[in-house]
Amino acid sequence: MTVEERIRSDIEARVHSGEWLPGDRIPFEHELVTAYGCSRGTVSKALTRLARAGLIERRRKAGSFVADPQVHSAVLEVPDLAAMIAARGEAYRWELLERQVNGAELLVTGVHHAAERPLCLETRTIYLAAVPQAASESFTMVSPGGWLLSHVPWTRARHGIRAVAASAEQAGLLQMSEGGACLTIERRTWRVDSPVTRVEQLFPGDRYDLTAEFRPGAP
Amino acid sequence: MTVEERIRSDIEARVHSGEWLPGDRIPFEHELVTAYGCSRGTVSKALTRLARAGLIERRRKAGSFVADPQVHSAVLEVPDLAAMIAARGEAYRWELLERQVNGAELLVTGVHHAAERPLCLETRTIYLAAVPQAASESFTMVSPGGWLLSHVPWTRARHGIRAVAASAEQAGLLQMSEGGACLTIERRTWRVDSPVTRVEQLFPGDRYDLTAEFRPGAP
DNA sequence: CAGTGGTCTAGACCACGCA
DNA sequence: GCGTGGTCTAGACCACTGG
Repeated sequence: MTVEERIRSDIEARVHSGEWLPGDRIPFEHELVTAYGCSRGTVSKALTRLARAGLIERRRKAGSFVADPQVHSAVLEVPDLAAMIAARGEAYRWELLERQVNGAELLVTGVHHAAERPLCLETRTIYLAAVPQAASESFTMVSPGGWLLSHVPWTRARHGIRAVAASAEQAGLLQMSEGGACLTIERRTWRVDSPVTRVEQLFPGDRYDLTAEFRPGAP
Repeated sequence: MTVEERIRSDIEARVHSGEWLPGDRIPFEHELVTAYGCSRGTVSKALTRLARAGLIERRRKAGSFVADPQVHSAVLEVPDLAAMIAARGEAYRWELLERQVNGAELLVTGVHHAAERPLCLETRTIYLAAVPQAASESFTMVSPGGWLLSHVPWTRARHGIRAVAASAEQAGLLQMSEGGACLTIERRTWRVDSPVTRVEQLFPGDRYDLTAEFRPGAP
């Protein structure tokens, strides 16, 4: 185990055990340098990674602190937002903004609301070759995600997750400030080899963040 | 913009534009050192971060390469595996392995099967303080995830995603080889401030792309 | 076995923000 | 002001692995 890993796992252990609570200050970098007998670069790398993972928060002059638990949202990963918002005990509403057929593609745009606040701007393409029955759905009352989930089995999905700045139009729809950070999830779904749907979901970053940490190869 | 950020964004741009395709080798560290006129530490930090993000793959002696797009299964992210497997048209089965009450905690272990193959080993703690009615559920027929989703509203969830090696016991339950790479998802859920459940789901790494196996006429 | 990435060192300068 | 974290440098040794 490398020095950096030891530093990280020691701090993680103290936080997860509750020995260090949210808001507590953890040792300064130079104190960890002394404690582990390593260079500041190594301590810095360890703390930087913990901060990026959301476990700690770093403030100049003040030090590093155990972060408050983030409001991570499992909602972001779930195809059917309606079901998940309902499971949270919040009122769910789907607002259709646009629906148009473009050749073999059905384009649907709308906003998912939770507790009467816009939660997610969705831009979706449904490929009518794979889902012809979608052409007769208005999607005024039911969101395309929920409808697809119950009508079309899929065999393959691919995700992309990015952070982007909200455009003026997007910001207006999500009741947030223009240029504000958004989390966007792109999901493409196939049935066998024919594309079923492609959706881009845009979430206001100040209320929802997805900081699941991928640690390839970590113990 | 820092030097490290410039290096990262330049590489990201080349990959996303298609100029560098999956499998292509990107410049060696020492070449980037020359190109950006910075130290190797800075280049290394940038590449390390890109590798952790999954954009590139680094191999000793060979260099760094644009990674193949990861095919994440949406299934892995979803609280209710049963619903998602069913939506894929696969037979779903929950197999309860263990159920025991430990003070105020109910511990449940079991395996999710899809098409009669083990897909996911689940180890769950349900906190009876928040969910007392769980004490009278046997979880022999219904998986705790599905039951909780329909019985307990949650307000906060936190995810951790890691790659781990399967222990002998885990490997046996998942019908894979010991030490094989697994994807593990840890999800903790709260209702307001009281913990509702904590679950660890372990997926065989060679099956996390399992969507491919469900393609009937796969090439 | 030569060259790569993995890790680490012991410095340095800077910007920020609390005192 | 002054100590913190943010970033960077110019080295170093090592383990691994492809040629």
